[in-house]
Amino acid sequence: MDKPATIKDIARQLNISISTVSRALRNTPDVNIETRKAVMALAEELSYQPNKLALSLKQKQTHNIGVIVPNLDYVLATMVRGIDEVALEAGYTVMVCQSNESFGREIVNTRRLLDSLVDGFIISVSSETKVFDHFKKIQEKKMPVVMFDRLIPDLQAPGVRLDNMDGGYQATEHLAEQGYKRIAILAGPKNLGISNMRMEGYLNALKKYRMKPDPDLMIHCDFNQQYAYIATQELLAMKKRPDAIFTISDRMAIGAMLAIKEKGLRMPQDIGLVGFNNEPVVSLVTPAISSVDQPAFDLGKLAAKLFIETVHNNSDMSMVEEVLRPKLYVRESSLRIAPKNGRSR
Amino acid sequence: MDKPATIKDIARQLNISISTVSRALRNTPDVNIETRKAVMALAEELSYQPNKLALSLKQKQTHNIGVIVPNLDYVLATMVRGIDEVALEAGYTVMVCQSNESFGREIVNTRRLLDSLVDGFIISVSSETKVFDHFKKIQEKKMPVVMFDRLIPDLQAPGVRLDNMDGGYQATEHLAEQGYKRIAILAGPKNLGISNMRMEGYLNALKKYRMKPDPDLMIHCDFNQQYAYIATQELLAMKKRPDAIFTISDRMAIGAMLAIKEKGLRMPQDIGLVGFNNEPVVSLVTPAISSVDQPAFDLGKLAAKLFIETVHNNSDMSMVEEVLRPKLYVRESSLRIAPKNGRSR
DNA sequence: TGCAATCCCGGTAACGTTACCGGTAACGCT
DNA sequence: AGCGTTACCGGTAACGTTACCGGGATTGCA
Repeated sequence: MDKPATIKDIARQLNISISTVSRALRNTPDVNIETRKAVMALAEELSYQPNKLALSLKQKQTHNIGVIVPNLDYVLATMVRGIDEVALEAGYTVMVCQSNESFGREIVNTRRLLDSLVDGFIISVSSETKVFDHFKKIQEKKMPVVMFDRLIPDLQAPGVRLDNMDGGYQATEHLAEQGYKRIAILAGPKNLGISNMRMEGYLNALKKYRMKPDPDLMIHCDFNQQYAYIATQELLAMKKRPDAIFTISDRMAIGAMLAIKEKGLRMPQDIGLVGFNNEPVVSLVTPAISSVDQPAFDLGKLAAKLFIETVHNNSDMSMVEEVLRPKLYVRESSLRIAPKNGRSR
Repeated sequence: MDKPATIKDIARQLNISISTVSRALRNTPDVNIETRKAVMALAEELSYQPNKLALSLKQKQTHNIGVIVPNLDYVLATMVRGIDEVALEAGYTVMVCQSNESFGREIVNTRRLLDSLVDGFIISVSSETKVFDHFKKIQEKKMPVVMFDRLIPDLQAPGVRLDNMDGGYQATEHLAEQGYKRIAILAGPKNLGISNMRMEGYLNALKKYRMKPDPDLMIHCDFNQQYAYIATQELLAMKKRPDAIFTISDRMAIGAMLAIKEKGLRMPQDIGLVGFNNEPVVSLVTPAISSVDQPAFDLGKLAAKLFIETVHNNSDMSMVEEVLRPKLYVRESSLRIAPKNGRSR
């Protein structure tokens, strides 16, 4: 009653061999129906639970997935929920590790999980990470890796991402259509792919609307509210200040909003603002901030599905790159002209 | 080069026994300095990583902690970060599972992790859970369990929690001191301990300020924004409507705020509002909402420390209950009288 | 020189499980 | 009677690791 029961215990009590017990429990054909019943009954009675460790050791797979994320903010937590959903269904358990946007922490976490704890990884890279040796090490061990949200071009692995370029395009196009003439962008660190893609969309939209990109209006700053606040202050202090700002994240949009309010400028009249992620907060502030929504939950699910597929088919899916479409939600912060059809939520 | 190296490989290449290799790798005294060096060198060269599975199987512990949370909102994600911090330091890896506030999901997750995947649990229970058999099963296996945030009185296990009564008291006292006379409370489901404690603090404060509790002003509703919105609408439709509302969470405070604004009432003049959790959002909305802050990160760290202690000392800490103090942050939504000393942030 | 202590090492069992091989009995068929 | 087939079961090795026991060789001391 103290130690958990094993197949040995069952075998001993039933006076049969452990091999037979093992077979009986696994529904292999070569076992008498009576003995099987007896085994099953006793297993139930002893509340036998197969030892996952022994199993994993034997067949060299753990049925665990290592998920590494830079943090657990709204968007990523939602994605993780999506991953969890699919993984559980497929018989996998996920191990979530936060790198806290720290390169060192990311390496430690990876090493940890690599120690025969997981069968593979689903990864969203930290913004600090510029070298990917620790991820390549995973692939050397022939472990499947799926990237999500923030992809790594250098890494030969499948990935799921948002069409960030389209998102940047939608946001900027909307601002242009609303009559804004000097549209600034608050982007993230230069090594961050998602940031660069969104900026590319921004540039494309400018081109389409025949606006000349102005380097002074394209700011790179850290991915948080505080830096966006400062950057916005500087933008607004220019002699030819921008009349609209597109920020690469909602956190940054909030920072920008605070700076704008402090300066006494009104949205959307004096200045337009569009964020990215569509976190719940943006519809609660005044004025409500327009934002590009990403299907985070679905993105997580897709990543997990891709992982499962890679494991099952054991095929090379390294060239697969699923792209999901974002959708702009227009709110007061950028709406100067009455919309053709109603939206927001 | 394909399969990961084992101590067998090292032993074979060095023409010594696996026992010696094992000893050398583990710094046990009984091994020649030369052989040790050789072993270490070869281990390095083959990039040998000890197989955690085999180790766990052998010594019957995994050095994993199962963390079960109802969701990953701001507060819980912060707590998990705290747990992670301490656990990593102590050589443990955490497995986070979300129950999505679902009883069934909680059971599934627990069973999963129970299958010899973890050494014990750090748990915050789902709001749906009313029966705790699945947690008692853990204890039957002699596994350590630490509860955090939402405790279970029925369970003989150590826990870390907020002084929710004090939090409720602080919030209500503040409203009373601001001159509000009819203070309502939006509480959570009746089976949720943290909600009841906060309400008790509310009642204590009322008593202290000689205000009679009015059942019509004490609403139980589900833990989210939508229900709080509806409940607030009903409150405001009363003939003798409340002039202040204390909500048990910030989500609910947001819901209440929307209903208040819609009704055309002003905060803090017409009605006062205080939330709970001090999520970033409350300082961003207009007016900024007063809220009771909880030291979520510290609370998580403390929970993990308690866990580690339980494992190491192997002593019965089931009666330990650490209580952390909350702190009210006063903002515009409830500030009618100039404060004696500056605060907010 | 003899004996014990010390240093270092190897063999084996065990953790719980499954894969593989082999074996026994019963049966049916020619 | 002899043979092959089927149905069922047991023994053993193996996954990678450590704990334990039992050595042999070398050293120290009397």
